[in-house]
Amino acid sequence: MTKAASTADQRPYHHGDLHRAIVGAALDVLSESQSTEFSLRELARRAGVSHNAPYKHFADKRDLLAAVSAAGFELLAKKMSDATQHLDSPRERLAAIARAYVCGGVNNPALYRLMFGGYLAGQDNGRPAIERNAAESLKALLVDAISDGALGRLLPNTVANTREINGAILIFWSQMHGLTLLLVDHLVGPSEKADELSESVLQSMLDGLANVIPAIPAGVWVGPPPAG
Amino acid sequence: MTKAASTADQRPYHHGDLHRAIVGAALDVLSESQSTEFSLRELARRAGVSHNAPYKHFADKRDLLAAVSAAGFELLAKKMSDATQHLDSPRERLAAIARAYVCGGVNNPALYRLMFGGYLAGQDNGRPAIERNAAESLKALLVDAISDGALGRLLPNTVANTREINGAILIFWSQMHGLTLLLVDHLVGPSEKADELSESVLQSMLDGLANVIPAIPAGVWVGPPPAG
DNA sequence: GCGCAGAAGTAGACATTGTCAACATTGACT
DNA sequence: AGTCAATGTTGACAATGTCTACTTCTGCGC
Repeated sequence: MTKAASTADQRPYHHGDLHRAIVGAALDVLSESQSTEFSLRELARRAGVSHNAPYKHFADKRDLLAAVSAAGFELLAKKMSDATQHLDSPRERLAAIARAYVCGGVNNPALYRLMFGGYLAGQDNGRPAIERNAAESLKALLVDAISDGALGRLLPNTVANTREINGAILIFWSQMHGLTLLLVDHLVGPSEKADELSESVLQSMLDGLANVIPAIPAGVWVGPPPAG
Repeated sequence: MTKAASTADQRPYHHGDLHRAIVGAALDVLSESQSTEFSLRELARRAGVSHNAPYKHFADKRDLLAAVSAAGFELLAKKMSDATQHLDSPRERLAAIARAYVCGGVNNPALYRLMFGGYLAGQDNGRPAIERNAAESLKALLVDAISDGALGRLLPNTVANTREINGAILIFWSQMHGLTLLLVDHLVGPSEKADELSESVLQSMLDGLANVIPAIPAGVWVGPPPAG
């Protein structure tokens, strides 16, 4: 059957955009099964290609997972930026970020775990650049909101303020991250109240931070690790 | 070779305590490889036993992983209770708990991820009882410290105070949990400063909580999910 | 137009893994 | 001694990640 299978609907030899298709399939499977333990072959099947085709686009399963994780980061970053776009109040923006972060995790735990669960957290190669970028843009949103006064007073994004801003971000981020994962793991719940919870936790955090921004130790970085 | 292999040093047919041996081997492999993707067969090899022997003690790989996770929880609970044992000041106890929690995670990320990364977070069966118990005893330590005045004022563990106490615990726990995982995933660092960081974050959290304890929404549970 | 290099996809093979079923060995209780 | 259940062993099977060799197409220079 070299060229005449049946009709014109037969799949062409070349897929067109297998890379995207595979990542998409992976996102689907991840959402459905909520497990990182799907097989490359399954994705290939879903994309309607042979079990080895993905290897033309990804070196490893690890590589594929990294791409999926990156896609997840981009999704999250977009969701957060969309949520803050039309909000003026820095406080509102911060709340929106928190909601997006927490709900994003609760709605797709497996993806979230893949993203943050450091499938390749080993320091041998570090996270792929896309992940770092998404994390950076996440951080940038926070910096904006905070410097604009989300903590109750303006905190311009200057060198003199870096430690303070980083301290605030550290508090905020780890608080939301922790809340998300506790919800995801059912150690706090019910997860339907995710946004209520994030709001109330944020509230108390802001009230607290308004009084005392932690002095984080020198040499601490917040966000993707510095180069090197 | 029914009974005379060489000398008396030959391994007896029955291992004696394979269950423990397998879990121990798993903990070892987990610490060494920092990956949850080891094989049952590898554990059997390490224990010097045939590849199927573990199935007499664990139904699945899942089951084995659950046992390992439970062991991790017990380890953590013990570490925390040891750390707080000889401390009078509730503030000190809280700090010790925070340190133990964060450092425990940083020192063995893979185990921590297994424990909290919900290998079996699906609501089909829930976490095994041992895990729930460990989480409970963790929570109990927090309740003690808080009711003893870790937040700057006594907060007796009465029904009237439950919501407030739960709110404080939620803040504390998610904060520490998030900090730990950000450290583990290298989104904050360096991890050598884990205890400094936990101390400074705790400090600001306490200062904040002293002012405002969040009003968590009604119906929210903190800790292992209520029965049902 | 055309032919060719290389990208994209396929087919087959291999070691490893989780798991099942059938069999062997052993200690404990009667 | 004799039986039984617990514990271990061996062998088999399908699925998976990944390697190598082969095929089919696409784009590019001529």
